[in-house]
Amino acid sequence: MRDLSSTSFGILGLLAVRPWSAYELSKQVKRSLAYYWPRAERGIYDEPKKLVAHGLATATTEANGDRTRTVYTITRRGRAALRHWLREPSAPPRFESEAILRMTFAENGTKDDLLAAIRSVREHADVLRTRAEAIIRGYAEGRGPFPQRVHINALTGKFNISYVSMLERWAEWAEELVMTQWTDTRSPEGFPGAMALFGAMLDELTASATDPMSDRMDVRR
Amino acid sequence: MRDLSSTSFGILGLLAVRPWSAYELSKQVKRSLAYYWPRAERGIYDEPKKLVAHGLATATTEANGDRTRTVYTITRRGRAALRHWLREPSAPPRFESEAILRMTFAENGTKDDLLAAIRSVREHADVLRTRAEAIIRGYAEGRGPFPQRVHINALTGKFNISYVSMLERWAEWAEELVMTQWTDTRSPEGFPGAMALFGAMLDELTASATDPMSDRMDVRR
DNA sequence: TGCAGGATACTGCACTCTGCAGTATCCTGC
DNA sequence: GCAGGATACTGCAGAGTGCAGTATCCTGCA
Repeated sequence: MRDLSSTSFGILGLLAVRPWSAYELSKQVKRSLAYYWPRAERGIYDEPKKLVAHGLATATTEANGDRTRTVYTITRRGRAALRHWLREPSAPPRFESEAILRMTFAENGTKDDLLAAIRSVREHADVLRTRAEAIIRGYAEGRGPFPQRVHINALTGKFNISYVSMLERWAEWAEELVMTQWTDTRSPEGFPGAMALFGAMLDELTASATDPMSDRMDVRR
Repeated sequence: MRDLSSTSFGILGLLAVRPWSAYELSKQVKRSLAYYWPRAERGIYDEPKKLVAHGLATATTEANGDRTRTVYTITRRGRAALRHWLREPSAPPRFESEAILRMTFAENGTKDDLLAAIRSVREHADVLRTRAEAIIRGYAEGRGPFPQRVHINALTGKFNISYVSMLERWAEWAEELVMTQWTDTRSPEGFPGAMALFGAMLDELTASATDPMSDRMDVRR
């Protein structure tokens, strides 16, 4: 049982919603879980097999002409294992961005290199926003798949928007700042406003820590 | 040269700032890069060796009693390779959170399981906030290490705050919502406000897309 | 009727990275 | 004199990725 990963339980969670084939699972992971649990298609194909080996799912092979497809269904033991997993503590969140890594070493490159890195963050966020918007629009108009899960999707949907908006806002801010105020990447003289910014950030940090209202997340912004 | 990863170039970027030992590098990665390029200590020890093998760094072994430490220094070829890497396109950002994955399958568990997952996100964000605050305070008060990099650190520092604040705000919002409005995890009847939330999210999305001012990132707030 | 192109349905392989355990020395304070 | 934390690493099993490769099925169009 110890060779089941969080990814395995993610797949098990999808199987708790309905039966899926591995191909469908890989698409569904990309469509919905990818915002906070991104996994390559390749890995998804191995997971249901592990679940079957542990008795948490069963596989049924359907003939479709010369081609077969294997559909996986959760078992009673699978539901129990999922319930148990939900009680366990979670590893901390993790974010990675090659573009921001490159930005960190911008002093070794040109202003254009830096702007390209910042823009790539925004472009990626825009793609995610478009996808999220389509799904949220569907639910808002009552056309969402899995209407029985709408209460949970409201929480994850809100997270997805928060995440994407954060990336967009930061990237817009950084792009404009670099475009209008930076003359040189090499030294702080190329951007004289830097120290003032640290002061403002500190104010921001202490303000949100002491004044709870400034930090509230409204439904509308 | 193709067996150098982005992590290798991240280490090379640090070596462009000053020489470090592998131990120091692993601490520095945790202290500063971890917000957007988290890597296990284990891996950091292998990277400078690869850089030396490619002629991008040199190693000097210092005796310190019975124990030796190896200090790595960037070479001219190393600086050229870093410059070249900065011009390359970046992989998209990536976020993962086991807690939010668990939240996605909350229908299979209790309200307490769900609240624990949401709280763990906030607790992690609080730890990150405290660390970021110390570093930002240092720079704001002119005590930061690497004052020659203050202009770049303003950009990364602002990102770190945005990221941490996003996690905190979302987690606070979700925690309060679940605590005060959810009665049951199993079905949408346990949270009647779900559909209204989707409507609000859609408004939010279209508002920020059409009204550029609502999306600006102020220095304060 | 034929054929292109996209969707479906996977597998093999090399490689990166992680987490854990293990080894050992140095230094500071009590 | 000794505990405990910091310094300084290495080995290994396993998770996950990215790419290439192999096929079949289905739809639209010429």
